[in-house]
Amino acid sequence: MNTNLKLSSRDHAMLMKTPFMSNLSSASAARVMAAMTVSSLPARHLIFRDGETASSFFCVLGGYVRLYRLNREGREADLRICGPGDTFAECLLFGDRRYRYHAQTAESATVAAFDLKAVRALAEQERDVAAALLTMLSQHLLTTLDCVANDRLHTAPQRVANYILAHCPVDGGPAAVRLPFQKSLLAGQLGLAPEALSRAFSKLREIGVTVRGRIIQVGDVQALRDVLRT
Amino acid sequence: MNTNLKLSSRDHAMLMKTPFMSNLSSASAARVMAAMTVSSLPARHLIFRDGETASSFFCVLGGYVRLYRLNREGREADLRICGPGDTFAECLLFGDRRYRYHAQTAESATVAAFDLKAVRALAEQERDVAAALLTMLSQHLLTTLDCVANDRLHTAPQRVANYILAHCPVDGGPAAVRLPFQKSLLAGQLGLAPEALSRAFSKLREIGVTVRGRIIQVGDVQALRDVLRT
DNA sequence: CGCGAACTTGATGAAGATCAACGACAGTGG
DNA sequence: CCACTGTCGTTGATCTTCATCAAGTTCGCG
Repeated sequence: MNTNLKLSSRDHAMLMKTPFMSNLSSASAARVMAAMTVSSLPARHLIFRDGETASSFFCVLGGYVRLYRLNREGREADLRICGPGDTFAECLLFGDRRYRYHAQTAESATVAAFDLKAVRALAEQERDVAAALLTMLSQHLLTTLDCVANDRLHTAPQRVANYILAHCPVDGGPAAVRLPFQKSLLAGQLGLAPEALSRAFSKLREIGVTVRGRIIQVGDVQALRDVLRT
Repeated sequence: MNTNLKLSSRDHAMLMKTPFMSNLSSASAARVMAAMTVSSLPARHLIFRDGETASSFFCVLGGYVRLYRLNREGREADLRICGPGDTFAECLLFGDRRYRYHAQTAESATVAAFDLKAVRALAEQERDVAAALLTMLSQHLLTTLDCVANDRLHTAPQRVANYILAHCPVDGGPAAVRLPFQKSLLAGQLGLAPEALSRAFSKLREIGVTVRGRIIQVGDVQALRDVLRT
């Protein structure tokens, strides 16, 4: 682990684009950053464990972080994949004192850690900090509800179609999406085993979706949308 | 629908026990209540629809409300069952302007509706309102994450065991739990079809769980806990 | 007592997890 | 430049779990 007090300009730019930081006044932003450290972590690095006492919440500046929980048998289930700009464990600012899942870098990643106590104190003082947190938590809650709904009402090909559509720039006709990470990560994010994701892609081939490596080519976006109606 | 400007003392007491209201100063509480109306709704009453423009968020004072989303084919999936004290659609205070799911009373229910704009304005002024909302959203987010984890890691009997344990006063030995609502509602909350819930209960009978009506008798709570290890 | 809704039980099918084998590919070291 | 190796992804076979459909049965209530 490599902790820098001095941010790279790239990391600094990413930090400022974060939903959390971008809505703060410059004064508040400075105070938040004083309670923050940035780390460069190798791939597969465990950031914290389920049940550990929490001291920080986090924001991803680069790379991807996997949040997951374990079965008693040791089977893992992903709860969320966090990419650049995403915040995690922020629900611990108010309420619980323990992490509720494991967090591990998927690939090498850059992560900002914010001291919980300091930011909590700041949120109680500064309206804009509280407002930024409220917006973030609301957004996060909606995303998580979408996840539950997706799990409960969609089949594997539908979940994949959903994902592609959400990451597709175009409304109709042909399009292409580049996966930002390995397929096994995507499988976890969608609540599927890697094999199931693979089979879902094969099924979508019938309606003009071709996959080579991380590139997904879609012949007709409207056809994908129709998959959700089946 | 029956809207009262005057609260029954029973409803008033419940309102004050709400996680949202109970953390407010009396001044803030009064201002929040000025932006609130309370309704008594019959069973199966649709409170709002998925996609409707949102004007209020809600707090259940009595009875149960079901939040669910529809498939394109019309199949329903429950996202959450809200009981007395639970708040819903509060994530719309910041961010989206549209409801993201349907809300329907399960049985006859009493529900408080808070004007979104008014409470948003209040949250920007009053620290204690913002703090109460932050606590509520954090808690709600954790619960929803638990739901995802439960869906992804546990089988039907394990989900039921989990539910019983969470509602069981005792740590070991025999215990009893009374379901606060119909089994079909519990099935939805656990992401199961009613038949699957029924079968899960039969399977738990092997380890000393007996069900009669809404009463669940547990022979040995520790045995239930062991189900989660299987 | 009788009616309807809720619940249970059985039979069947679909979806996806798991296990195993194989192919593609990148990086490594000769 | 080429085998060697390990990771990732695909494909096939099988098994588990659960949804669905179809009867029954029980329960609550007028």
